[in-house]
Amino acid sequence: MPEMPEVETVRRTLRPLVVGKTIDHVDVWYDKVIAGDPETFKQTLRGKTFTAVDRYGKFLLFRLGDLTLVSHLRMEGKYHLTTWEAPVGKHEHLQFAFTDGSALRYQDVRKFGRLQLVETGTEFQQTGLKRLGAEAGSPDFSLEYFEKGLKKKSKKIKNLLLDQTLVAGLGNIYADEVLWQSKINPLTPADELTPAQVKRLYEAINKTVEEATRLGGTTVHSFLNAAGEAGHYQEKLQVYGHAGQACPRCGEKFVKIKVSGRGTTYCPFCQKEEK
DNA sequence: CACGATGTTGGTAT
DNA sequence: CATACCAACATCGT
Repeated sequence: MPEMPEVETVRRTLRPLVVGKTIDHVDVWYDKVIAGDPETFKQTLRGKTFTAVDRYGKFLLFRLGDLTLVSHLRMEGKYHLTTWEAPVGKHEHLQFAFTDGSALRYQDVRKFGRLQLVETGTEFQQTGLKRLGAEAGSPDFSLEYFEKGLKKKSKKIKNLLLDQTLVAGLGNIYADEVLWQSKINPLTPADELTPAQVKRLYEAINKTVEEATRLGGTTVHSFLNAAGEAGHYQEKLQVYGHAGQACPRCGEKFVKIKVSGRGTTYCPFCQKEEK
């Protein structure tokens, strides 16, 4: 489940593998991974060279000069470098075959991930990128911005953290972690958080994203970076995946509930409703 | 064997 | 507009 620290880790490991490489051709083995017409996608990319790999929130942005390839890994999308002729695995859906004989492949067990080709400069209008809020840990994500945004929303804080509109980058794992760290009940309406809670949550978000990125992300199911390596933040998780175990802070047992359909683990003692 | 849970975004409904 | 809900999928556990 690549959240922002995982996607950033992918970006860092991917960049040296693809920047400077020229596409000879693209093979698509599962059309639906392409948003738009797969034939156009293949034709347009022929002869193009990867110039950079950027990221915003959980979106990867492969730059090819005037073109930008927007890629979202969703649940289980992965990239790795191989060769044109390597046997095509069951879950490999596409490859960029480079002129030097190597190939970048996209693999996705769940087939939820998507790739979309857009003109560079339009990516923040045309794709899911346009609704994204400030990135966790970025200069745009100031305490003031966060406070003001929370005041305008009545939805449950857990849902708001997940919907990417106020703060981009958190998924289900980090959302549960930061709410536990800041002692906030996941069901609390965003506009009812106290100033002290807001400050704790803000600091927890920045600290967690920074540390998780530094440790190469979290591998709980299957996350691997573009070099095939697992992350290490799973060793730091205090809440996610710990339902039924004792809260390290107070000893109460963590419980797991559904919040708008999403599994949510929290401590019923430390994270009581209201302040 | 059938069914529910998993998790992210986007489309649709209210 | 804001919020809620479900679909898109494959795999695993009950």
